[in-house]
Amino acid sequence: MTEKQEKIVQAALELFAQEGYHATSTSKVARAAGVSEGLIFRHFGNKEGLLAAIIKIGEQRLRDLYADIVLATNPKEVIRKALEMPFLVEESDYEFWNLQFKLKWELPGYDPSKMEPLQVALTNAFRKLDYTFPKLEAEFLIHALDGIGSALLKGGISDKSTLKEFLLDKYQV
Amino acid sequence: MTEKQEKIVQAALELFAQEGYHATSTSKVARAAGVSEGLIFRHFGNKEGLLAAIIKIGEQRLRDLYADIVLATNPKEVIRKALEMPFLVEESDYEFWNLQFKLKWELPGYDPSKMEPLQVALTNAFRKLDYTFPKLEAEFLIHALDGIGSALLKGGISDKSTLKEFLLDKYQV
Amino acid sequence: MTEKQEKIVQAALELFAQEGYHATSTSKVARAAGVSEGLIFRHFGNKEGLLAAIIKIGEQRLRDLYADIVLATNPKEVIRKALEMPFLVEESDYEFWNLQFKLKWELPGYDPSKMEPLQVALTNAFRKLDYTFPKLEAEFLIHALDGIGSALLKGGISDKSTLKEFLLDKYQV
Amino acid sequence: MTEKQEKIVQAALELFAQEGYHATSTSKVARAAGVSEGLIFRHFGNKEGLLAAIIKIGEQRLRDLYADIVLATNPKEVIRKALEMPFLVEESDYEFWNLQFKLKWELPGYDPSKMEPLQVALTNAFRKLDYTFPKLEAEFLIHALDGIGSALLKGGISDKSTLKEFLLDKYQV
DNA sequence: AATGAATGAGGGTTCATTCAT
DNA sequence: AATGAATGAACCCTCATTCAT
Repeated sequence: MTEKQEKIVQAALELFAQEGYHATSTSKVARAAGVSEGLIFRHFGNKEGLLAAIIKIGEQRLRDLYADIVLATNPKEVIRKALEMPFLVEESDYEFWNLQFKLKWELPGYDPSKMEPLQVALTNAFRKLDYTFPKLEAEFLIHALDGIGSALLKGGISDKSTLKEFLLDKYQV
Repeated sequence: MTEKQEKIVQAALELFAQEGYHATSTSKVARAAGVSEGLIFRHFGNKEGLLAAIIKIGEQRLRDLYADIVLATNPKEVIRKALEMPFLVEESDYEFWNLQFKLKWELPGYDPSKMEPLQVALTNAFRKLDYTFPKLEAEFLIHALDGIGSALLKGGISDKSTLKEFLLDKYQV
Repeated sequence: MTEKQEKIVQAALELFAQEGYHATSTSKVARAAGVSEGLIFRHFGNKEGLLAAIIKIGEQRLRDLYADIVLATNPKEVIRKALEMPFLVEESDYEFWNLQFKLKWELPGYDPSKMEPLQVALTNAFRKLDYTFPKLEAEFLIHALDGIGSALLKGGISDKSTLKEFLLDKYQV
Repeated sequence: MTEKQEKIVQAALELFAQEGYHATSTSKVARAAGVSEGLIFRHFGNKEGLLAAIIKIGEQRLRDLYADIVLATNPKEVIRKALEMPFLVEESDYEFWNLQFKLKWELPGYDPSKMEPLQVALTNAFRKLDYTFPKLEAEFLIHALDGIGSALLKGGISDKSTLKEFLLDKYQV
């Protein structure tokens, strides 16, 4: 990626996150990136291509977040890390993740089981800890984490650390 | 609301739900409603006014859903009803709720503590049942339900009834 | 056709004729027609639709020109009228016919045997006059008329009436 | 002309012939020629310069076609060769000539009496053969040949050799 | 000579909105 | 209340052209 390509992606990321994909015009992206509008199309083909590039980045970042969890050996550690995940995201990254959640609703056919590796890891962890329904426990937890992440980004959680501690305690990890 | 007004709202509801607010043009709404485009503006002022009307309906429907929960006296019943709520939504209504979730992300400054009555009711229920941190339990559960509702709408939950039974069992209600 | 629709078609006709279809922008058409650019698309769908409307007019005008020839009973009259046809076109209509010739080359798959009724009429006329190869005579004449029309429009014929008299004399009609 | 220059001209020739000058972008030409877009401008200045180069080639080719006719001594031979000319063009060259006809209509102020040498030769031939109006005969024949060539390129002539024989017979050459 | 990133103007088209009827 | 013609701004995108390398 050249320097200008990076700038375009960065600007698009911010604008798509703030206003949504459809509500953001390519001309606004170009202006924000300090670049001619045509360049967007030279590098990404069309607006959707730019979006695709951004989504790819998002998927990579998600995989990075998971990696640490999935690779843990101790079942309690797996669960603890999963619980901590939403709280580890720095506020400077909220915009980025906000976009990912936005896109999940704005795009048709998005989010096809990206969570699966996490699902598997959590199921195994719950099984090792002799939970009666490890698969369902994992499923529930993932949904809960999704809801928490969502609320975090929308500013619906005032006391983050208290909630986190409560969760770690609740799951005894 | 006159008959044509209803038709407009209904058409907008469907289209906004399917394609998103920004991606839906007023002309498409008019066509789907079998109405002239100008009429939309006569009745709702502008496109945002039409959206506002739809949001209002959504809020009313949400209150209706809550009412049954909030008014319950038995704490276990409160929790049970809360847990059942996402699963009670009929598939024919998915489109409607899909739109509500969509809007939460598409609009700036949306979702201002609509959940509060539910939060209060759940906190009280958990307190009556002697949970150590009733407020946090309520908060967690609400986020979890949000996540479950989200997954339900996106088709990410294959076996609804099993998950529901698991939850009722988990919370012993 | 409303008044503005007429204006659009008229302006497009002139511009397409002068500069060619591809070289004429819809904005130029709109400006020349004294109309907003959007109106073109409301009425004709897209630029090609506008072209189609113009082509339709051209085909009608061509049929009108033929009608007089085809309906003649006397074979000599048929041939005479065919020969006179290119010379009957008024100079104020040159622009219109210029466009028709232009389009024949600019558009793929244009001009599919529009000349057939004329071909039939001329063949019959030559047959009645005992020409040895009436069909080939007709074919040749049509091509010649096409070439003459083309030259007429491009300004390649200085003395129209002399050429016309020569032709009438040559075919003895 | 360097090898790359040739490639550009060749690619432009094909594309201009197939889709027209205005409808062909320089980027498409570059791609088809396997050359960077910038090189076109290095060599030909601008798009019009590329066109000019192509036109020049066309004019040379036309002169070549004429040469054989004009240099003939026997008047019958002149006429015969003129009549044969359109039929001598190989189908593999149709694309090239198609472009020439296209350009005649697409460009303003094109075709300034390129036919003159042929006109002179034919006039002389008809005069030698004691035609009453040799100049008009020549003019008519040239227009007819133009029409025939046009039809040939547009695929409007099914039986070429029959038409040719008919013409040779008609002019008794 | 040759590339390919970069540009700015303009392309066709869609949009939300207004207005006369 | 209801229509549909009409608008002008903005949309995404393509264009011919330039320039540093």
